[in-house]
Amino acid sequence: MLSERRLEVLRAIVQDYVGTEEPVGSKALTERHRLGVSPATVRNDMAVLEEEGYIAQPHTSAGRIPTDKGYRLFVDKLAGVKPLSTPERRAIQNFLDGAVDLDDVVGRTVRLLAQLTRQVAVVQYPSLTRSTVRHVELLSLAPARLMLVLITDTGRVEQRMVDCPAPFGEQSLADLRARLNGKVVGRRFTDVPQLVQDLPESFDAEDRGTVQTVLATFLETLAEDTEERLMIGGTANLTRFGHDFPLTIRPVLEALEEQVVLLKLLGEVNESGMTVRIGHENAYEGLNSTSVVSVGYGSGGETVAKLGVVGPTRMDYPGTMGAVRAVARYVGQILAES
Amino acid sequence: MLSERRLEVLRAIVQDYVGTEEPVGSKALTERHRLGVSPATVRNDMAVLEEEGYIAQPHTSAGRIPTDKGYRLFVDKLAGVKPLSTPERRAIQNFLDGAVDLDDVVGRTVRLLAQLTRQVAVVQYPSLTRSTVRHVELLSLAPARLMLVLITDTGRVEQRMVDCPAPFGEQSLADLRARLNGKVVGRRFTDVPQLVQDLPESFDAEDRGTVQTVLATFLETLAEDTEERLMIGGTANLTRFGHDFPLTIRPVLEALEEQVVLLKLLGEVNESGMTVRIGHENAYEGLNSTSVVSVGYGSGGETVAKLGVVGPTRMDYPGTMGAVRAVARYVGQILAES
DNA sequence: GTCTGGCACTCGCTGCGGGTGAGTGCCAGA
DNA sequence: TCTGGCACTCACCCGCAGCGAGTGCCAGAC
Repeated sequence: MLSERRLEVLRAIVQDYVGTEEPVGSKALTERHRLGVSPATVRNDMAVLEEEGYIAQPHTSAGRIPTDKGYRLFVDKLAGVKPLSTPERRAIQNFLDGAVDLDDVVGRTVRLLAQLTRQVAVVQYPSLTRSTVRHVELLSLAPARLMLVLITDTGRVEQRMVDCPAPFGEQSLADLRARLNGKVVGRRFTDVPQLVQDLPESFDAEDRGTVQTVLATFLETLAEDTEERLMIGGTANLTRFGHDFPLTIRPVLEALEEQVVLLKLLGEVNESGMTVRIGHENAYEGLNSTSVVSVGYGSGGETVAKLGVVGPTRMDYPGTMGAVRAVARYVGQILAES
Repeated sequence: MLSERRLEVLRAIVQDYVGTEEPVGSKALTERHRLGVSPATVRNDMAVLEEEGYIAQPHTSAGRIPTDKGYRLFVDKLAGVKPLSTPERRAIQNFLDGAVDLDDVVGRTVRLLAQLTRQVAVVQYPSLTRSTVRHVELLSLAPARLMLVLITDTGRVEQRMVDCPAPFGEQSLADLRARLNGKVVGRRFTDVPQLVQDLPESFDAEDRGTVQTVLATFLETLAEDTEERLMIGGTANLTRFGHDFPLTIRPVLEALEEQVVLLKLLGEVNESGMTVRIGHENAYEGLNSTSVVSVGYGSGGETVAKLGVVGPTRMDYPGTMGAVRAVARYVGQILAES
């Protein structure tokens, strides 16, 4: 176990390095922080910290920089979450309150988060798995062609074409629409399959095939669309990354275009509380020199989706975590209201 | 007017510079191209080309690089559009044929274009102005709350909430739905306003307010949604930009996040044929060191939206133009089929 | 007139060498 | 256990010379 002062030294190193982007030496440390000891002592502490793997030197005679392990300790033990200032909070709320629909909420959130943290922001659309059905609409486009529109309580709308095995009358269509809605409106996606199970039986033989086709498409939409969508923003902030540019930034840009990677990234987030993945803790190789701060959001205690930011491991963790948490909270509120 | 050979020299310079990214000198030129003249002659030609502003030297004793004006001449007079190879065409078609809905078409297009050109791709969603109404659906969510769903012939679906001034019965709703659809289905957006003008008059006084509110929202949706959406991809290709990285790339990333800027960019595209904007020809300052190749696409001779790529001015114009044109053509086909 | 070969010149790039300074490790003493 | 001192390392910053690709100009050939 590291002594109190050594932890303090680590904290100072992290803070200075995050601020200056340059390896920090013992002398500079004692000058900028009131550690109450001499540079020589700090040097000894640094030697220990290096031995334990919390810091490293780029070259033999240079200052130290924190390792992933060092940041981990910093985040876990040394840093709190820095709450936002009141004006900042107010600004968030005002900005998000202006949103007109779900796309707009997500779009505003992503811009807000990117701006506050000066990093790349990733926001997941509210997941459908926890959602309930608000309405299902069926339209006849041609005698044997229907359009199915699903509307969820989170304001999302999904549509699918359905090619029917046989022509389907207006009357049957209205009938199916009414019965289907009667069964599923207000119910959770996960409960829907068993609720509609015996619906085809109550139709005439000639329509039964079509009803089954429609139901199949409907269930497929529910299932497929659990595949969540994302919005990202603030990629211009990647330019603040570091000196050795193209090499670091390229895999990050590639990762950001791979929705699958990002979803997996967010998917690993704890249900409760914030998750910080530092450097090599990220499963995806391209993100090995980045940290990801993410958190779930939702209304009324339930997590409906996640959001977060991606930035260099050398980031202001307390500030970033504060911004991420605050934004998640307000987005949850907005969703609850609408 | 420049002599034939001088044009040939310019073409050679552009081709070499695009290939090597390095200023090209007279000797290297004569070695790589069969110009039939000596380096000294080429030097004289280069002096003239420089005088006229088609090429420039970065330093006094270095090779020449094309200027924006030089690229312009190259594109206008010297370069054709390089058609894609048959396997490439087949690959495009196969890839796009797998799309299941509009989002998927646009998503695949953007990825395809980015991959083919190795540049940043921008694809605009099919515009609503040229679209026709396929169906309008009205749902009752609460006694005085409706949801309006608009479905277009391009497969787009838009929804809006409508808060009614007074409760609206199921019968009236069905009535409105039927009459509204009767009037607008198959019609162009631009024609809709006058078609529904006198609709409220045919309703009872008590419902008239609601009908007017619904129509207002409907027209608003048509108008607002002409505001087009975009999808971009291939941003990782920005890393191939050049040596002086962060400075060049940052404004480009910023521009790419500004939908407004991009829309304006594409908006300037000629109705017919391909547009190439080189360097400073781009109105937006951040894109001064990029070129934009864009073209409209659509089905049956009508342009419903635009797509293009953004890359360094030093790009392979014939190849890029070929890819952009080919992709636009196939997307048009896909849209026409569905 | 036009093209060519020759020649002197420019100037960015590379590599070498020394000086500087921040930073380190170690050690003896408080 | 902390501190001050000391020798050492090594990245970084010049300044300098040599190299070479490239240029402009000019006299002569076709």
